[in-house]
Amino acid sequence: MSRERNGGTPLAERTSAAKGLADRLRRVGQRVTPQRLVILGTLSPGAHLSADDVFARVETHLPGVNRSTVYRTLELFGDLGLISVTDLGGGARVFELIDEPHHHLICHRCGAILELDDALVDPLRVAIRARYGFVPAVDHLALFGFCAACATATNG
Amino acid sequence: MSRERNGGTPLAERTSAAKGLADRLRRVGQRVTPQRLVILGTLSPGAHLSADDVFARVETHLPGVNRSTVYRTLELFGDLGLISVTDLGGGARVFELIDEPHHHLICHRCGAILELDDALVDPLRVAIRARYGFVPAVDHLALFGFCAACATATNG
DNA sequence: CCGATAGATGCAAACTATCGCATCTGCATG
DNA sequence: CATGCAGATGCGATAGTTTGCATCTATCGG
Ligand SMILES: [Zn+2]
Ligand SMILES: [Zn+2]
Ligand SMILES: [Zn+2]
Ligand SMILES: [Zn+2]
Repeated sequence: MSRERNGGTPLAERTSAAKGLADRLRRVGQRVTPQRLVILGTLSPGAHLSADDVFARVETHLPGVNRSTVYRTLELFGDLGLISVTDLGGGARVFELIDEPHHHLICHRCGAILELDDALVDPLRVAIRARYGFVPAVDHLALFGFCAACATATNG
Repeated sequence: MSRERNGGTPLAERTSAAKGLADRLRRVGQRVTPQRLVILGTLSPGAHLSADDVFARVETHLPGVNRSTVYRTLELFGDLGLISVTDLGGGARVFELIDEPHHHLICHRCGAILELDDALVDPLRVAIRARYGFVPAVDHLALFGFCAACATATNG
């Protein structure tokens, strides 16, 4: 193992995704740790993972990692805008690497989940920015309500 | 107390708000219980109450009521569209009786909370309904992002 | 008004998430 | 490469939320 120390670059950092994260963390004054790199590695765009899902996957690569670290790191990544954090009503919040924004409509009555086109959401983003100077990070919205079927069933 | 049974109308139901709720519950096939009436009574438009706030208030009127009942009832009311359920990032979700919709913008970096005019949100509501037939219940949105000050600080 | 029953509540345990503090480590400095 | 320290992690405690099950009750039919 003494030959592994190739020029100071940490082991886990030698993939493009990890390299990108490492740079990004350093740029905002955050430290690069093995835990953070592995936790990021378990996330991907399009996958809704719970904190426990992430913990389970991370544990196989980094035995001994702690749940608190997973939670704290996921919160950090959320604050940095790297991942979305969403309550889809399934008991635990889900985390997802941000790529193209996408959103969900969830029926209060039957639980159906539809996908919502970001094109409908973008005007809101723009309007908020124009009116308040606030830059919203709406990459993965979950809106509750009633699907077409349940809406008519409820009223009639 | 034997003279209290006035025509089968339960004790707690003799206020206009409670009467309205009782009717509404029966209309959707839900039972009317003292717990539900008192829990609704603790909520009001404009007040952000946590589940624990609600529990504390309910307990003074109904000693012995259980936390689970409060949680289950709040979820029921949320599903029925009576109250909004929102994660403002403060640790516990907040519940509020629905009246006029209002929304919040929350800064990831400094924690500032601005109010968001529903006029900016309404077009989204309308567009979703038009496109999907889905009737969204967006009465109390919480959108995270960066406030004007923090947005410039982060980029520059 | 009584009895039957679907469904609500109480209770305890499990699950989800956060926090304080001691220890460890990434990173800067010389 | 050694040293120092701010900050990250591990750990246990605590807060917040959900669930399974036994019991109780609102509601309905008689
Ligand atoms: Zn999604
Ligand atoms: Zn539905
Ligand atoms: Zn509010
Ligand atoms: Zn801010």
